[in-house]
This record gives sequence, structure tokens and C-alpha cells, in this order.
Amino acid sequence: MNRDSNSPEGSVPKLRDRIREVTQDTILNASEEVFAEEGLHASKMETIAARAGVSVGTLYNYFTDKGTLFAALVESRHRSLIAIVDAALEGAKGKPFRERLLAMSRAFFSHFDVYRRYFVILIQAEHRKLENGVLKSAPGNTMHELYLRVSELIESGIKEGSLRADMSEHLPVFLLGAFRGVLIRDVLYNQGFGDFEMRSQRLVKFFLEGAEA
Amino acid sequence: MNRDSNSPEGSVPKLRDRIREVTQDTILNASEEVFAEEGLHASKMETIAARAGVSVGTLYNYFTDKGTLFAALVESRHRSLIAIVDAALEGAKGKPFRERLLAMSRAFFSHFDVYRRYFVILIQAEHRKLENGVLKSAPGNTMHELYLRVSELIESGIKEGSLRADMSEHLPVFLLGAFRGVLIRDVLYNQGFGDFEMRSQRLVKFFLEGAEA
Amino acid sequence: MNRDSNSPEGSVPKLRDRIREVTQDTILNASEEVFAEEGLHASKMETIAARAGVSVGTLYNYFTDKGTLFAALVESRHRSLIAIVDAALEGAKGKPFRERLLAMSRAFFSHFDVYRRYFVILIQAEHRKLENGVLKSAPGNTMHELYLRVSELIESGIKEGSLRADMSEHLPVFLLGAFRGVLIRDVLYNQGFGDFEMRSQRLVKFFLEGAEA
Amino acid sequence: MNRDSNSPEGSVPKLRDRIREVTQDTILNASEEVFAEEGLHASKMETIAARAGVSVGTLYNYFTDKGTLFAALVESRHRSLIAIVDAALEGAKGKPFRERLLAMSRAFFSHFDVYRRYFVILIQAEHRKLENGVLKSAPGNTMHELYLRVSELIESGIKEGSLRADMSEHLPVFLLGAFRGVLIRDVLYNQGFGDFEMRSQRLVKFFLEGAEA
DNA sequence: CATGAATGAGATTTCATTCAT
DNA sequence: AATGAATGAAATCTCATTCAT
Repeated sequence: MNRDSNSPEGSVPKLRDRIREVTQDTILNASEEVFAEEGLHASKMETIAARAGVSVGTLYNYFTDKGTLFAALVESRHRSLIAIVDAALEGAKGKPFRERLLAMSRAFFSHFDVYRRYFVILIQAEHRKLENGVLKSAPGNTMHELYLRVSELIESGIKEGSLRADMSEHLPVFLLGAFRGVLIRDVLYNQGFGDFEMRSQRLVKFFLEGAEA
Repeated sequence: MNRDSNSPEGSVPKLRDRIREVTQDTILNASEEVFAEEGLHASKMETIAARAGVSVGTLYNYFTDKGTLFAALVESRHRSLIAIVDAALEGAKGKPFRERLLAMSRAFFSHFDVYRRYFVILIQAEHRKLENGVLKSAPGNTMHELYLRVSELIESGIKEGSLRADMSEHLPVFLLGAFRGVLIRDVLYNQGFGDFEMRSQRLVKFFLEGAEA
Repeated sequence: MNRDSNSPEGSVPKLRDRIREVTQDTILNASEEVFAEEGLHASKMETIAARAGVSVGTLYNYFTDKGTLFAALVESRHRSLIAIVDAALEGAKGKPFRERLLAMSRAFFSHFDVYRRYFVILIQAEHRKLENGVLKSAPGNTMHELYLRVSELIESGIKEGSLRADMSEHLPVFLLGAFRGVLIRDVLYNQGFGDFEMRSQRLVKFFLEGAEA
Repeated sequence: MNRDSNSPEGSVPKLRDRIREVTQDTILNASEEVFAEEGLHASKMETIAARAGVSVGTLYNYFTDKGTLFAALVESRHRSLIAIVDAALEGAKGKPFRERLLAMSRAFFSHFDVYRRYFVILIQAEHRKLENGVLKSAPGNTMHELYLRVSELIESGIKEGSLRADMSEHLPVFLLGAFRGVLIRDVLYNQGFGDFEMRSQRLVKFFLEGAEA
């Protein structure tokens, strides 16, 4: 049962894998910071390496090139963000529309601390170039995926009679716009609006009842 | 002794000035297209020159460097966009809140064809770098100026009792978010929503009355 | 005798020629200033034009290119400077060596105000490139022509027994070096040494008698 | 436990450092050659890189820009040249004036092979621009530092009664001029005057006793 | 002729990527 | 694997020269 002599092939790789994973995460996090701060094109590989505490060479050991690193970052953030929203919607399935809307709002706002930087990357339009090129899961797609879910939610709200039917096309745009407005205010102007629960309540109330006195 | 026909010395400078102005405008328009398509950093001076139908050298005869060209473009668009909004608000002064809101919406949507590209530039976050640097009237400021006007409008709506007072802080964010949502949908996904009058009506109705059936 | 119809060819050209000459001189003077201040390569045609109060186009109406302008300037200053020295030597011909040396010193120092800028151009080594290229009368040649005259003067001084014969090779170098030293001190460090007569006396005394107490 | 053989971790950085130093020296030497041949402005980074046997990029890895490279070169040569002169003066301290003067002359002439190119750079006036800008130890300063040492030497010679007191202001200028004359003759016209010992002897003799028969 | 805007070849500078250690 | 210096293609910027007015 001597590990050193009997099972090096089994355990060493596991450690290595864990180290690889940690390093890769470190790099992704560093790149997220830098991409958010400078934009894709203005971000230098050297800056990202420095931020991650590794050398440029190491960056290239993990990602073939800058575009791939960016793609991997986007892919990773996209996946987990969509997963969170989908989980929230799944959890509220069957409940009344107001509840379902509230669940989505909470999903948005409660995880925003983690996705703040990704959101900054999202609202940069640069990536559109890459969409037609290298990237498979382009950043803009995150916004579109969210749009699809918001649309579906609203569609169901209309169907069950909770929402007016006369502006079905515009409502998702207005709702997503309101979400985005809060986030942008938060991100670009460092101006939050209390805790995420209050944000969620306010947004739902506004969306359903409007601003009129 | 008719000046118009007999004093070329007086008009020649005027002609040169006019040509200079035309060239400058041509360059600004070309740069707007390219910056909107590629982003600040990815845009090449050569591309802009080609788009404008001039040589790179000419670009530098008019603008010290790339940053200055970008700054000049932003400055110019910022000015005229804000002027349009202000004129609309001025024209609706004294009218009931709903009218004033409608006026602002129309100002936004009716000129959007002209400002489409500028808007794409605006929603790129790259410029934040420049805000802390060279630019006085940075792109982001346009959005902030609009925010200020929207805030003021809503503040007055609350004062005159047209709007609920319990979410004064959030309403400008929601409203501007809704505007932005429509524009982004239009710009990034080439998906318009009928004419600008309908957009204006819908947005005002939604904002005041909400989406509830 | 109507000038306008009978002798335009005879008189107008003269006036034109005078204007041409004035303009050319203005350009040469401006270029001398700029070349002295910035060096050949760092001097921009635009700067020279501005200094001369003309447009760049005019520069090219008078001189085919930058090299030619530089060559013309050097040629012109070279000619007149050598002429002055030669006149001084001619005027002192037959007089004793000390007188002849004094005459040359005076020639140097008394006209230095006019040739100050040319001297700055001379001590730049850049021109060596051009010597092997475009320029016929390269700047360095001025220094060499002066060297030849100083050599000849000293040779004659040795022949008539006024100077020691044991360092004939070095004496011209030392003497020209002393001249140059005074001029450089003057030009680069703005530090003159009294009037030109005193300079001449001191230099002659030093050269003949040395510095020993 | 012999460090030299058993601690590669300690020596690897040293190796890299040594390589860096060698490369930097190579670049400085190449730039010295090129700057001397072409002048600051006419020298191309590409030429310097080729001469050093590296790529342009490497130049920029070591020096921020062309101006900085030039400044570093001048700084380096300035330091070592002044150090040599100071060492010579220090070594002759306390000896009679003629000995001290001879020591300085030897310092000048014996190391001239190494500083030939730097001297050519020095006598170019281009650098004056940089003096008012970036450079701390501008090229001209080398000449000025030498002037200060020559002045001090002569001052002491006057004090101890070895030199005439009636032209104290001019003597440093004449002496430095004589040095410069020999060097320029050597550099620009490829015309040496025997070995450095003879040059030194001749110059001292001339300076003290003059040229009169 | 004078003008000065336009030109574009050529220089400087940047930075993603490679690779020897 | 990690490192970071070297590379050079590609971008920015400069400025001598041209030419339509």
C-alpha cells in the first residue's frame, strides 16, 4: 500500500490536474479583470499574465492564443450565468407570474457581484467582430439567451392573463432594458440601490404597475 | 463693383475653409462608421482613411492622433445629440408630464437613424480609459447627461403628482434602461419595432401604466 | 516711351529679379536659423517656411529640395567667410608674421556675429553624409579651407624664422583649435570674452608666447 | 555543498542577468557606431538593431524609445570618460603643474581610440535639443565637465605661479580648444599625429612656451 | 508665382507569439 | 511545465514633396 511506489500513476495526475485547474481559474479571473478594465483589444497578454502572477509563456501553455483565452472566459461565464437563471426559473415553475418574475429578478441581482466584470465585458460591442470569426459562444449571445428567457417568461405571463397582450413584442425589451439599466448604473457609476431583494421588489412592482401615481 | 463677382480675394479663403470643413466632416463620418464597426482599438487609421477617401497623412493634418480623432468625433456627436434632446424638452415645457415624456421619447427615437452608429460607440465601454485621461466630454458622459435629463423630468413628474413618489431613485434608471433596450435591440440585432411614433407611444404607456393586464 | 507697352521686358525683369533675390535671401536666413537650432535632419521644411514668412511651396520654387537648400546655404556662407579671411590675409601681405596672424584673428572674430549660426551648423558632423552624396561644397570644407590658410600662414612664419620649426605639423591644429575653442564657448555657452580686438590680441599673445609665467 | 556546483537556483538568475548585460552593451555599442556615423535623427532603429545583431523589438525591450537609447549611451560614455580624467588628475595631485597638465593630456589622448565615436557624437550639436528636454547628462555636458576640470587645473597653475595670471579667463578655452583641435583632426580627417605620448608632450610644450621661435 | 492641403513612403513603436533555458 | 527575452508583422505617426487653385 506504499503510495510512492505503488500508485504514482493514479494519484500524481490528480494533483497535477488540480494544480492545472487552479492555474487555469487564476488566469481566467485575471483575464476577466483586465478585459473588463481595458477591453479586448487594449488588453495585453503581459498585463493579464502579471495580474495572474504567471509568465506570458504560461498563458500560452493553457490557451493557444488571446482569442481562445477570451473565448474560454466568455464560455465559462456564459455557462454559469445561464445555469443560475435557468435554475431560478425551474424552481419557480408552476407559480404565478409575479412569483416567477421575482425569481428571475433575484437570480439576476443576487449574483451580480460575481458577474459584475463579465457584464462590463458584455456591454462592450467589440466582440461582434469575433462572433463572425473565432468565437463560438460569443458574449453577445449571453444577452440574447437572457432575452429568450425573458421573452418566454413574458409570453407565459400573457398566456395566463397576467400581462397585457397589446405590447407583447416590446415588453421583453423594456424588461431586459430595466435590468440592464440597474446593472449599468451599478457597474459604470458605482451606484448601487440597496440590497438585491429591494431591487427585485421594486423592479417587479414597476414592471407590473408602472410609474403613474 | 459687385463684390460677389469682383472680389475673389475675399471668397477664396472662404472656399478653402469650406473645403476644410467638408473634409473634416467626411473624416468624422468615416471614423464614426469604422469606430462603430470595430471599436476604438481595433480601428486602423488606414481603414478610416480609406473609408473617407483620403490618405492617412490627411487624417493627421486634421487630427493630431487617433485619440484626438476619437475625442473630436465623440465631442461632436455628444453636442448635437444633447442639443436635440434639450430642444425637445424646452418645446414641451409647461405641458403635462405625459406630454413631456412623449416629447423626450420622440426626440430619442426620431433621430436615432442619425445616431445609430454613435450609440454603438457609446455602449462600448472602452472609452472609460480615456475618460480618466484625455477626453473632456467622454462618450460615457453622453449617457450620463441623458440620465440627468431623464432624472429631472421624472423629478418634476413626481412633484406635480403625476408619478408615484416611492421609487424616485429607480424610475430614471428603469426609464433610461427601457430606452436603451429598444436602441440596443435595434442596433445590435437589426430588429426595429415599427416607426418611431409607435415606439414613443408604447414606451410612454408602459412606463406610466405598467405591463399588468 | 510708354513703359507698359514698349519696355516691359527690360524693366519688369529687373524688379522681379530683385524680388527674387530678396525672397531667396530671406529663405536662406530662415533656413540658417532653423538648421543651426535643430540640425539638418530635425529641421522641417514647414518650420523654415514659417520662419521665412512664406509657404512651403515657395521654398520649392526657389530650391529643388531640402538638400539643395542646405547646400545653397552652406555654399553662400562658405564663399563669403573665405572671402573675408582671404581679404584680410591679402591686406597684411608683406607685413611681419605677428601682424599677419593678428589680421587673421581680427577677420575671424570681427565677423563672428554674422557667422555665429553658420558656425553652429559647421560643428555639426551630420554633413559628412552629404559630402559623399549631394553636396559639392560641404560644410566641413569651410573648416578645411580655413585649416589650409592657417597652415600656410604658419608655414610662412616658420620660414621667416618667427615660429619654432619643431612642431610645424601641430601648430595649425593648435591655432585653429584655439580659434574654435573661443567660438564654441561663445556659441554654445553664450559666453563671450570682451570685444573682438581684445580676443585677437590675447590669442596672438598666447599663441606666440605660451601660458607660462 | 559547494555553491558553485550545487546551487543552480542561485546562478540561473545570474546567467540571465549576465546575458541581459551583454545584450545591453552590444546594443549600446551598435548605437554608438550608428549615431556617430549618421547623427541622432538620421539613425534608424532598424540600422542599430541590425548592427547589434538583434531585432528592433529587442531594442525596445531594453530602451523605451530612441531618445532613451541615445540618453543611455551618452550617460554611459560620459561617466566612464569623466572617471578616466578624474583618475588621472587624482594620480597627479601634488605634483608640479607641468606634470599635472601632462597627466591630463595623456588621459585624453591615450583613451581616445575608445572614445573616438563618442567624441564624434559630442561634436554634433543636435543634442542641444534634448538638453532642454529629457537628458540629464546631455552630451554637451561632457564637454562642459571637461572644461571645468581644465579650468580648475589652470587656476591651480596660476596660483602656484606656474602660469601667467593676465589671461586666466582665456587659457582654459585655448587649452581645451587645442585638445579638441587634435581630436577633430584625427576623427574627421583621419589624420593622427604620432603616438599619444608625443601628442601629449607637444601640446604641453606648446601650451606653456608658445610657438614663437 | 504663392499657397497650403493632400499624398504616401518611410520611420517609430507595439505586442502577440515563439522558444531556448 | 514555467519562464521571460527575442522576434517581426502590423500598427501609428512624420514629413519631404507635389499640385490644384
